[in-house]
Amino acid sequence: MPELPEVENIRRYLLRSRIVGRRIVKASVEWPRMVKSADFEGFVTGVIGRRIAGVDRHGKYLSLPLDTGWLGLHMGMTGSVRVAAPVDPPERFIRAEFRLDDDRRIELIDPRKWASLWLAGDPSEITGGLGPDATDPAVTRAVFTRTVKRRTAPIKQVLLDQATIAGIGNIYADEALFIARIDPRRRAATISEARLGDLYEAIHTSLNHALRHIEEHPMSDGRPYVVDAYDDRMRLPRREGSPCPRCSKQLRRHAFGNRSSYYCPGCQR
DNA sequence: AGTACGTCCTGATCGC
DNA sequence: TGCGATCAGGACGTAC
Repeated sequence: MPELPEVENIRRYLLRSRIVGRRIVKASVEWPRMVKSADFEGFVTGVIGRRIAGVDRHGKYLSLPLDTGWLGLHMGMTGSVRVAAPVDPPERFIRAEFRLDDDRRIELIDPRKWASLWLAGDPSEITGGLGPDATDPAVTRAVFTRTVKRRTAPIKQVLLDQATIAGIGNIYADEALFIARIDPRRRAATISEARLGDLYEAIHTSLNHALRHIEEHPMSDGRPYVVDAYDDRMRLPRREGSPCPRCSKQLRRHAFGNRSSYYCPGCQR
């Protein structure tokens, strides 16, 4: 579910909700496995009493600097966040909850229980393994091209590799490859610099389009709407056999391990 | 290092 | 309509 644009909108939602400056007075985690940092007890007791000092994002990860330490959040496949007022009834699938000193609650909602939580002494414990964020201005077209050119794996795999560039997931990888007319199975190193330049632009096009779309279509309570892959803002239908919106050939599905890629065999080369 | 696969979970959708 | 199979936007661990 949440890739870079979705997580960035969660970040903006948390800032709008004015959680910065609030203190966590109570914490509960229904599913202990979600806590990835050292010990579970240490997580729960460690976040209590901490004041939230900010909301940062790197790739698909949120890091909340606290007065001491950092609270890390990752949404997994189906995670989302809500800042609930005292009168708001609890949602279904709340897996963790942080009560604030103004009686609101930050709820981590995740049907599939794949979200992750950290309490870290240093942010590198949360995001240390990641490459630069896909929207980092330091990732210029030249840097992108040079980085990708070194890789022999299929380009789709390289885009999904968070240690190379962070924030691109399955949907936006497929979208960008479609826009740039590149076959997801193509080995990265065999793609010309010019076409990698097109891909760089396509990544920014699809991420920026999504960022704006999500911001302009909030849910009624102000949360970022969880856009689904079949939303009409997507250029590429995620269905095998659907006509390509550009050349009307039938789209194909290709499985890389356990992830599906959809692409057009006619205009993606 | 790269690649391939299984694993963690639950819900929605598909095909018969 | 019912029911089992398959699929789902993520990431990590293990084995080759």
